[in-house]
Amino acid sequence: MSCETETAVALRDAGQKVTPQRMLILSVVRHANRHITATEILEEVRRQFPFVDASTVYRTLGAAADLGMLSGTNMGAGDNEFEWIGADRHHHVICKACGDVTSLDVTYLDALATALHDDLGFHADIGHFAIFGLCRSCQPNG
Amino acid sequence: MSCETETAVALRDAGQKVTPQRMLILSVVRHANRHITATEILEEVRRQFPFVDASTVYRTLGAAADLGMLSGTNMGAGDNEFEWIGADRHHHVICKACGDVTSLDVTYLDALATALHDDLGFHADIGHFAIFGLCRSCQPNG
DNA sequence: CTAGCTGCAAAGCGTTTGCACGATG
DNA sequence: CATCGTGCAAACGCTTTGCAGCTAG
Repeated sequence: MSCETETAVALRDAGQKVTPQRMLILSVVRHANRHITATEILEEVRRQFPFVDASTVYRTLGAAADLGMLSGTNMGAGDNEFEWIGADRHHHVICKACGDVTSLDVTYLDALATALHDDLGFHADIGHFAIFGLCRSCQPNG
Repeated sequence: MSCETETAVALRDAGQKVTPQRMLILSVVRHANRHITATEILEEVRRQFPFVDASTVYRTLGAAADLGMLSGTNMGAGDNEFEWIGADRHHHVICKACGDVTSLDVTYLDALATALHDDLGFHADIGHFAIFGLCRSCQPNG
């Protein structure tokens, strides 16, 4: 089953209609393989179909997030960021000085999630996390 | 030395002027003892001095953040959130279903910070963190 | 007195909403 | 054929900026 078919089926199963716009929007997020802002999605979508409206993108992203097909975060910038759910979950370590982004394996946060669950009964939604700080090269002393 | 004097001195030291507006704005953040949004700050400030402008609040918050007097985050809502630096650092656990916010001791993330430092040489800026998920009461099965 | 902070007003940006048309199922 | 998604346009909320006047140092 191709990516596109999977997406279509997921929409159908959720009782939503499959439209070219939605397929395109979701395809962009899916194949970005990284966090991508709503604005970036809009630009990419318009590169292929210039008539697609921003409201359609936002509505589709919202709907897909509700369905759990993708997740939205806010990494500190103005825009909301979205990412396809599936495959390898990971986190991001972002240097505030040079802007370098490093991927971080989920295992780093597994212990935290477990502790939260055991202590508070809280089910942490650790789909992806953004951790800010200073990378090795940007630290004052080394 | 009172809170206000400390704040005034910090401003002076940074070569900035001490104005009633700034003192009030910073006082609001300081005594909130929690994350507080720019909009909340504006409302609180205006409760005392209705003529204070939003731009003054934003400019002051930006300047104070640059000075390291307070820190800004984005917890996922639209507004930026600010918090006085000092006192007890903590994190927030936020239920996506009921919106309940629980404070979390820093120790929960100490291990993570240590691992990041040892493995990547990355100095994580874990001033305060927002973790989203489902609280005990809002989970499907219990 | 001079630098820079303030209020005002307007613009900017991302996002949301109302509406009538058009496509999907 | 009925529903729901779409484009359009306008509105919205938060934030930023230009400007003239005022205030702190």
